[in-house]
Amino acid sequence: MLSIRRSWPERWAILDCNAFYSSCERVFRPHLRTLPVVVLSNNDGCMISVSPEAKLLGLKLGAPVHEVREIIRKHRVYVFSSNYQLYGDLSRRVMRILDELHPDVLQYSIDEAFIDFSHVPPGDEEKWAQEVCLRVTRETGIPVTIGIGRTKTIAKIASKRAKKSKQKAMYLADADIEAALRDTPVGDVWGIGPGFEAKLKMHNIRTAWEFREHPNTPLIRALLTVTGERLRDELRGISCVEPGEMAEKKMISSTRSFGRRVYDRIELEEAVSTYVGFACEKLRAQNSVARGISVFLRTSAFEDKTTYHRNDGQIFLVSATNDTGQFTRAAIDIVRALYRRDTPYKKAGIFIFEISPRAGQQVDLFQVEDSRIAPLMSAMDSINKKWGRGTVRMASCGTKQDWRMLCEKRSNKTQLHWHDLVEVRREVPQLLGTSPPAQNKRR
DNA sequence: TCTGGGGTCCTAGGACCC
DNA sequence: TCTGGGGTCCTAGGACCC
Repeated sequence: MLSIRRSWPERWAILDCNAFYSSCERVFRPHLRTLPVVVLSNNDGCMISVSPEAKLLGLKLGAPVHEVREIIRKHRVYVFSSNYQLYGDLSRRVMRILDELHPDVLQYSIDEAFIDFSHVPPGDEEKWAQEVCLRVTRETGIPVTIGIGRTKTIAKIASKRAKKSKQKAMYLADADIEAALRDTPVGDVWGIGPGFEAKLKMHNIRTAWEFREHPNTPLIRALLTVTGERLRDELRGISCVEPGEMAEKKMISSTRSFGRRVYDRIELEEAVSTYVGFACEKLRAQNSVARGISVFLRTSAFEDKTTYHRNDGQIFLVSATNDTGQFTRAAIDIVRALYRRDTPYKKAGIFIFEISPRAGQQVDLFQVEDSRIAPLMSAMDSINKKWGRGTVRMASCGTKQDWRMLCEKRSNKTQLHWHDLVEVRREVPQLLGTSPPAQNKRR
């Protein structure tokens, strides 16, 4: 009898780095591997990464760090300011390994990627996933978890459950779905945030299973819009969430809180010019140009609501560009229009929008493009790439910049220099149970 | 005293046009 | 007292994600 070649069911895997930023800090300090570690947001405000050991002490992701100073002191939690250059470097390494292992990898965020697992022989899902985990951890020092399921939403649930039960990989096969979803609060479903969860609870929908089995489509649509309908389909095994392929950004922003109150207009201009520099660099990195820029200034959102002040303005350039100079001039004009004396500004930001590809750019008849700009910008970008962000910048960014945010506990490690690179060979014997290599070679 | 930053998508409602 | 209807486009705001 002829064997019929079956097409295997669609399956998605999500690889997730565990407590990514904390793990990155640990790569350079192996002795922290079993100790509580947290990483703070910009301005050392909130905890944006909490290691499992720190979670056990009651530290929660997103909570303001000043509320938990006592716990941190008492339990000697290691605290780091965020170091995005380091995290970006390690993220690229993780993604590179995935690309080598699998043909269809879609990076979803700095620490996550979806992998099309449809080609994996049925029954081998967890074995394959464990091998991926092992290789990533061995070569980067970052612990990772993989969840697999018929849809991306189910894979996400699998990954959450894997972490909970301290497994490296978990496949939620159709036969296991009901039990798993009954055990999953609806708010734990990817795409159901606190707002949606509250609405669902009002209608007695508490678990992922109750949500999946809910027959009243118009109700789901009324409560959660078309997004909710799609999520319910995903839980039913019907794929409808596209994990965006890291497409070109439609908007690029750069916003920061200041390290202190800022009253001075010139300082605001410096800050905003600096943010424009960051955003234009990103714009050029994705080979785009843009036409719109908006700027906002605001006071602290946590003080008396009656004194809270925010305003913003926008300008459209005559033609799309990625010239930091043009955007900076526009941004400064906006700051001058918005500025109010005696106002304790705490945060400012800029948005660049109406982004389009640089190739196929509309040329303006009346504006002769200065041919020196493009080489200047690319020289600036390569210098800053080599020597660090902001090494070369517009004069309007200022030199003192003492409005800048706080980051007192920034780890200085980056992977820009050979002597900072991680030694990973030492880990090999322990993981694989083989004899140690002859020498510890730096990667 | 101290409370992040950078994105995307969807919808309702207003403006405008014919 | 009565005062069109349908379509499109834009924007603000709300929701979510990491």
